[in-house]
Amino acid sequence: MSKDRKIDVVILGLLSHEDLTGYDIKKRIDGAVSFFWKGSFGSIYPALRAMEGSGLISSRKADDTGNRGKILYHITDKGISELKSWLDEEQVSNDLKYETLLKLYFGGVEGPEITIRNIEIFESNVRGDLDLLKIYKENLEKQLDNGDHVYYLLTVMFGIETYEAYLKWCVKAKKMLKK
Amino acid sequence: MSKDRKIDVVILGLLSHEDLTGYDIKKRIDGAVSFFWKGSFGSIYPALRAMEGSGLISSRKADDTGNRGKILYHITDKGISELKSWLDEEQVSNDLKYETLLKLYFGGVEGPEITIRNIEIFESNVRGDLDLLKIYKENLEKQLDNGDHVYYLLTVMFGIETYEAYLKWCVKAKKMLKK
DNA sequence: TTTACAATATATCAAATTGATATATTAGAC
DNA sequence: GTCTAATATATCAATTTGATATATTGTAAA
Repeated sequence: MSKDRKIDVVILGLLSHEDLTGYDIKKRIDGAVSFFWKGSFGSIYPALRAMEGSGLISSRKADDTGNRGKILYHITDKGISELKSWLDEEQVSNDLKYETLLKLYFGGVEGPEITIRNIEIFESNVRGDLDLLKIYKENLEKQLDNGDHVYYLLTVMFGIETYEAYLKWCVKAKKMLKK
Repeated sequence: MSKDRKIDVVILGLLSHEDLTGYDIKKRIDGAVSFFWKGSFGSIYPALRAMEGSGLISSRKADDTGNRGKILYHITDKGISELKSWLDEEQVSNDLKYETLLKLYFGGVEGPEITIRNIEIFESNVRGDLDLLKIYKENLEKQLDNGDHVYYLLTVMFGIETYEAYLKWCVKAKKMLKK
């Protein structure tokens, strides 16, 4: 049982590239990763302590620091195998909660005007995110010599493909509701 | 402070169409709704009690029942206004967690073979879901006289559009990883 | 007819997660 | 030299999940 804590593999994955503090991990998750995963301090810090306890990661005080209690985490061999065995598992759960679609599904309670407005809010958010994704894509394509960047690029391409599908749907949906 | 409990609006939305038991609500969520929202008994039953306490819904014992403790819930006027004010709110949070993309992002730890296999697992799941969505779509199009069905249809069309984008991406992604 | 199984129905719990808040340090701007 | 934003760790109540427990009801087969 127990391997319910998904944040563990996010942390292990990030630490497999470089040593990081809890704060660094949060920043990484809030960056490009945020398009397909999220995580809060309230889950990160307890997970770091637990994983150090079970030997998946180790910690040291950052030496560039004065009085600050900055703690750098490092993945252990045990952590690497844990990460690999998660990658090898066939079972995945993609957990999607679209509040936008929930509002759409119950749109009949208010009627088409409010629903159209809600679609337009979604559309405008998607446009903004899509611009961001395209910038990420350009930057990644410039430095494909780094072996990991193909994988990063593929997640960005996934985002672009789906966000463009969202926009196509927005046009159709508004059209349907207007007649 | 409160109103963090998103399950409330799901329940209110479902009850705005018909009276339901907690078990019925779970079944509805596990049906067509599951493509964009999820909910467990552990959140539904406590929410029902809380919302009855705050007057958003009322309950009665089902009269078709013998000894069984079947409880039917009904939305109140207060519940309807609560639902409408949520629909009116501009703020939405679409919370997407794709374990598939997480595995992809960290794919460099294992290499292209495992990653391609993981994409293929995703692809096959998506194909299955897409078939289901297309059946939903056909059924809904046959009975568009029901005013709510346009909204249901739009969520299904959203699913179809995005799932087809997923499949397009799968092809591209596998091609990129194979060379 | 009865027996057995699947579906119906409510309820609860530990563990995970969120989102907010608290506290303190440090780097850089002005 | 002072002030502010960013860095950094930590904790908490509330929410949610996923699992499990318990009991009833409908129905298919024996």
